[in-house]
Amino acid sequence: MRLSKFHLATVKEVPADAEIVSHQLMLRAGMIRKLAAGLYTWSPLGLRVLRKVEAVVREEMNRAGAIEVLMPAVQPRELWEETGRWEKFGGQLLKMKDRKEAWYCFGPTHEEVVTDFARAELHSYKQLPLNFYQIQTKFRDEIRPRFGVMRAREFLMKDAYSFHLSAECLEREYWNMYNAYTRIFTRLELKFRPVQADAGAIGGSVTHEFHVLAESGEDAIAFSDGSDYAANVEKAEAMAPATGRTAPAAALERVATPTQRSIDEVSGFLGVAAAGCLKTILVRGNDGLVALCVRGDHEINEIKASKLAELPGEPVLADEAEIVKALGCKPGFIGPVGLPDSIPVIVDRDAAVLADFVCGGNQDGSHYRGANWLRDARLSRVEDLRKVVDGDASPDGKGQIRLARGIEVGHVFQLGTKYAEALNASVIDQSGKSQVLAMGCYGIGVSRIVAAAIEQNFDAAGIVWPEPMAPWRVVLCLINPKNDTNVAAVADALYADLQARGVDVALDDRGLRAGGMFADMELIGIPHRVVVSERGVAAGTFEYRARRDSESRQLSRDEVLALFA
RNA sequence: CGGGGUAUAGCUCAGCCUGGUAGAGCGCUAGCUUUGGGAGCUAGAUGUCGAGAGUUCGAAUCCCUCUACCCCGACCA
Repeated sequence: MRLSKFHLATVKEVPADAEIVSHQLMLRAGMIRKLAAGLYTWSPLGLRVLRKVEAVVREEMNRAGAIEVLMPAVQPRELWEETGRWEKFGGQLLKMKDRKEAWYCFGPTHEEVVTDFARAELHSYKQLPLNFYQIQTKFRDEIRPRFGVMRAREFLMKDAYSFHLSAECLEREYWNMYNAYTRIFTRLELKFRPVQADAGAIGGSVTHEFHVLAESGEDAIAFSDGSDYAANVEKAEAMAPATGRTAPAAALERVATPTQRSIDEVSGFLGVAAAGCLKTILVRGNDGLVALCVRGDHEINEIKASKLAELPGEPVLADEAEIVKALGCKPGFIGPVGLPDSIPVIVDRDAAVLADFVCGGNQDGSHYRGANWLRDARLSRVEDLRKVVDGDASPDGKGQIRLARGIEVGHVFQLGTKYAEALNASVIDQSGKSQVLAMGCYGIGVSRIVAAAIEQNFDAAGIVWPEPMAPWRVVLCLINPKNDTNVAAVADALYADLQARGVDVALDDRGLRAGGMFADMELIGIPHRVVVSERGVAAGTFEYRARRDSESRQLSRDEVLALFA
C-alpha cells in the first residue's frame, strides 16, 4: 500500500474521556471514530487490523473443522419467545418494530437462530457432529458502554455452535474448540490464560473463559502459583481452613459502638483485626430474609450466594426498612447473636471457625465482643460464600492463589439440550428414535481482541503490534525524495520486490518530514521500519529498525529482503 | 435507574460566575524559507455557541423544557 493513496488520520489530541490506553491510542492512531455511545466506525487503518484478527480466527476455526455460515443480525421476536428469552434477556436486548408493527431484535447472540437453522437442516445422526460458526456484528445495549471498542454496544464477534447426538461427543468438540482457541491467542501473540468460569443461569457443566492479562481488565481472575489452576474469581473455590474452630475463651460482652458501622470503623474502634470480626448481611431469600456471614476481611461472592437454595437467582440486599422491621436496628449493627429463628444463618467456611469474634449487636450503636458460634449464635449451615483472596490455598491443592486482572476475549460453553429442547431440534438416531441435539457454543470477541492487544503492547510512542495483527508488517520510509530522485526509485524497486515476495508492506510516500513520518509509524505500531534516504542510497544501505528496538542497523538490500523472507 | 457533569470552528478546549463586536492551540488553504525525530514566518478560510421556549433594549452567558454524550453508584452491615 502506498500511503499517499491511503487514508491515515493520526491526531495529536485525544478527548479527555478516553480513559484506558487502548482507547486513547486507537483514537490517536485514527483506527476508530465514535458515532454515538458504544458505536464506532472502523477507519481503513483500524479495519486492516480487525481483518487480520478475523483471518487468524477464521483459519483456526476452519482448521478445527468448523463450517462458516452467516446468519441475520436482525431476528424475529417469535423465535426468542420460543426460548423465553424475549423477556428474560433483559435490557441488553435491543428491540425494534418493522413497518408492519412486528417486533424484532438486533441479535446479541445467535443460539435461537442457529438452532432454528439446525432443526430445519438436520434430520439424521449421520449429519453429526457439526459446528457452524460466523463472524458477525452483534448488538448488546450495555448499561454503560465504555473504553472504546472494549465495551462497545455494537461489536464484532465470532460465534460458533456445535451439534451432537451425545454429551460425550459434545465434550470432545468442547476440548477441540478449547485447543483451537489456545492456538488462536497463541498465534496472535497475546499473553492469555484459559480460566474456569461460572456456568451462570444456563447451568452447564464445564465452561472456560479466555482472558488476555491486562491491568485494565474488567474481570478478576485467580490462578495458582504452583499449578495450571486458573478460574474467574466468581468461580474460584475458597477452600475450607486447615484448622478447626477453637473453644470459646472469652465471655460474650455487649459493647457500645455509637457511630461505628462498617468493619473498618468497628475494628479500628475496638482494636480488633478485621479478621476477628464477623460481617453479617441480610438478603431477600425465597422465603423471608436470610443472613449471610463472612469474616470481616472477606467479601461475599454474589455468584456463590446466588446458588444457595434459600436465595433467588439474583439475590437482592434487604433495604434499611426491612432490616429495621425484622431486627429493630439499622444496617451496620447486624449480627448472628439473637437473630429471629425465622432467619437462616448461612456462614462461610472461614467465618465458621472464628472464635471470640466481634459482630453486630442487632441494636443501634452496639456490637458484641467475644461472640462464639453455638454457645451464643445459631449457625444453620456452612458454605463457601466468599471471594478468594491472594494467598488462599489453591483448590487443586498445589500452590497459592494469586489474583490478576483479565479481559475476557473468548468463552467456550457446553449448552447441552436447553435450546434444542425449547426449539425442538432433533435428529433420528441409529435406532430410529428421535433424539434432542446436544449443543455447545463458543465465542470470541474479535473487535475486543484489537483493544486487548494494545493494552498489552504499547509504549510511550504508541502501539507496538504483534506482527500477526499489524496493519502492515513493514513500512518503507522515504526521506526527502525530492532532493534525490534515486531515493524514490530505490524505494519503489524495493517496495515492488517485497510485494512480489508476498510481504505485507507499506510505502510511506506521503512526503512528510522525517520526524512526522517516524512518529506516525510508531504511533500506528508497524513492527518493522526501513528508511530509504539519500545517504543510504549513496552507501548502498538501508536503515532498519524494529518497533520494539531502540537501535537501528544498516542493512544491505539482500539483508532487508532476507529479513522478510 | 439514581447522583453529578458536559454540549462553543474539522479536532482539543477557553469564554458563562458578573448579559453588550465569537476566542486560543492544533488541523486546513496559499506563499516564502526549511528538510533524519511531530519546522518557522506571513497571509487566509471556517461557527445554527446541542434543540426549543422564555426573561431582557440586548442572551454562548440568566430561567425552563427536551435531546445527546461523559463520569460515579450494584455489598454498607
